[in-house]
Amino acid sequence: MNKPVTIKDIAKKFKCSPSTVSRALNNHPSINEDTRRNLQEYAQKVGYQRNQVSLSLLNKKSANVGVIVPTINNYYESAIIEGIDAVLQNMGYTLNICVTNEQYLLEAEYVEKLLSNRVEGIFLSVSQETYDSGHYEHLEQVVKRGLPLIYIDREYEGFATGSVTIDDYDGAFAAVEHLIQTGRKRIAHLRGPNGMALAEQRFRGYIECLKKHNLDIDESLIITTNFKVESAIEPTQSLLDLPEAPDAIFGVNDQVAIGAMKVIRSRGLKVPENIAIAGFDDSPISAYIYPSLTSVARPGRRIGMEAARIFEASQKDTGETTVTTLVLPSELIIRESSC
Amino acid sequence: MNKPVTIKDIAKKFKCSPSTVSRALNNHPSINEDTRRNLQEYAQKVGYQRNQVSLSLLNKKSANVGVIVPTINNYYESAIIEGIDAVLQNMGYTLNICVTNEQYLLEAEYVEKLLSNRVEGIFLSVSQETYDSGHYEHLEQVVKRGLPLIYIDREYEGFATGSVTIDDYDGAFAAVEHLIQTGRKRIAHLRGPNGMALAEQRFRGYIECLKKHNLDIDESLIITTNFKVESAIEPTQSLLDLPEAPDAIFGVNDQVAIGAMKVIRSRGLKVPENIAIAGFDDSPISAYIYPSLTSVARPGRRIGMEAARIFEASQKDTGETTVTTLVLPSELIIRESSC
DNA sequence: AACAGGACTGCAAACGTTTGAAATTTTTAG
DNA sequence: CTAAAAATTTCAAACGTTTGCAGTCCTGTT
Repeated sequence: MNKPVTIKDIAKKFKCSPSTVSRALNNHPSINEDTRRNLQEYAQKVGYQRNQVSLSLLNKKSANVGVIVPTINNYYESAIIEGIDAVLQNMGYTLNICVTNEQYLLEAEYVEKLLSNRVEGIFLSVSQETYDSGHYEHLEQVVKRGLPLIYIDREYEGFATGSVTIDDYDGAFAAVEHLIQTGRKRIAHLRGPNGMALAEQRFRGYIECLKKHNLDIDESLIITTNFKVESAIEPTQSLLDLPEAPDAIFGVNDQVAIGAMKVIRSRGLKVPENIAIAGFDDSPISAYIYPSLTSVARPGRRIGMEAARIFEASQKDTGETTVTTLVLPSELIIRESSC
Repeated sequence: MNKPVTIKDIAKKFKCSPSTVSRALNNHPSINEDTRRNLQEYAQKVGYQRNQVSLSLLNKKSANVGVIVPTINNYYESAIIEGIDAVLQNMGYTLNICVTNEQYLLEAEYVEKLLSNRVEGIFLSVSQETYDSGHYEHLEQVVKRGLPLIYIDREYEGFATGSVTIDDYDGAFAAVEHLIQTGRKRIAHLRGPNGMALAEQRFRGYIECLKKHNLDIDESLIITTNFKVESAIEPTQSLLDLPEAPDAIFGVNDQVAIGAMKVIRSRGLKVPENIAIAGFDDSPISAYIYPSLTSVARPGRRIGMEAARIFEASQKDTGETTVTTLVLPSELIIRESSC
């Protein structure tokens, strides 16, 4: 209920002008020592708090940045956010978080809202539906405003000030190559949804690695899942029912790999003796399940930090618009499930 | 670089006053049909975007709420945030996320910043250091401003408009009772840091349950950890080295329980045959590790949603300041590690 | 005594929008 | 054709802060 104290209130109390109060509180040199002390003490006493909103209006700077992600309740995404925060927090920026749930409409709405809030930059992980829809006008707007638009993890080739991703292709390639090097010959892939960039790249990594090692590509060993544990159950069962079952499974992520592992073990088969497993994400789970899961690690926190640094840089060099594209290496973490 | 188009710009172009433009864009009834259509079309064409900052200044409403949490990169916390977002997003609010890393100083700073940003409410999970320091002036400020302050998960008895927590005592009690009912008699507790509310309550639940069932409280079976997997390693080893080892271990959270499980298995002992294990959090891990982990589930998403609803309610009834305190039930999920 | 200079303070405009009241234009009725 | 009514538009203030410029007052110098 208490209206916040304003500079004007203080000025009235002291029978001086708002300018004087403002300068006093900002330690402007041309203010009398006594005046300044008195005003500062009084402001302190009544709990004066500078109104950032009016300042934002005046300076056309809000000290806010937008972060738009498909989901937040997930180790990898939240690590990215934490990384962004770690860098930007001591530069005084506040993070405006928007969760799209993979919906294009929400993504577009959020961009509007953030622009309307006059954020100074937008970090975006493109939602699946946006890829599907092919609509990118909302992103074009951001760039037209001259605002930094930085893709985190899920990028789009256009409108960017920068992007920080990892090489999904490489990561998948490494995982599959590892399975081959440990002697597996019939390697199945529980892949992600069609059309999704990340899923396609991992799929490509899988395919190319098989080709490189002159292994047959058997369509019956490639089944689509939706990243969730349950979506791996049925596919894995059909894999095991094949006349010639696979001797290894590469899951598009850890959840799927874990789902596969569950089915395998429930059939009395052993991991990795009968079938080796590898996943993707190195989620905290993977080190602790039994057998522990070989997985490709994605440096979420670092992605966030690097993205924030690109933003930081974009604030400095006014003028040039350089596009910084960073592809961070993924790292294959070898554990029990593939040895 | 492109300066955003303002209402004034449009007014100049159309040789009319800003008022007219404003009303046209807001579909004010007293605007001529043609004028309105023309203005709206033009605004659309040049990509006019209402400046929310100036509106905030005018209305003293920012459509922002602050969310202050100790950490975000964690299943439970991010579920809470997701819950808040789910409710507030279609009311048009933007979440300003602040991560304190359990530091009192950051927490206080963030409160200042959010107040300065004129958020309309603050959701807070109190940081550990703040409990330790005993400083709550920053929270007092929030309430003095007449802003809703809603505790999520970690509360403090004071200054609140509301709080949504779970009953840690109850959850711990239920877990320990379950262990007792399955025949265990020497139940160890890997507890959390001293002084931390959540840790203390779980500890109390453990103690009281033992008392209720007339079991001895053996100080040597109670060891402090810091929630991390590694912090459970050494304590578990010393538990196993006791002349009379425990037949069950209740971990303050899943991480600790998993750490304990690792040590036990590495010694060739079996879970749950030799030693039963129970954790707390029902993190996504717990269902998938082997053996799967008995754990107390905390409804993170629901906490967030309920908190958001309390905020929503506080916006409606102007006047009365009722304090809504909600304690959500935790739920014991029984899995293999304790059967 | 006059004046330069320094020390301090106030004025007014600006940021972009909304809104009650006043002013203008158009329409209607007599 | 005029006056009143209706329709439409403009004025001006407000939100809280900063800042270049102008103003005031005092001190010291010649």
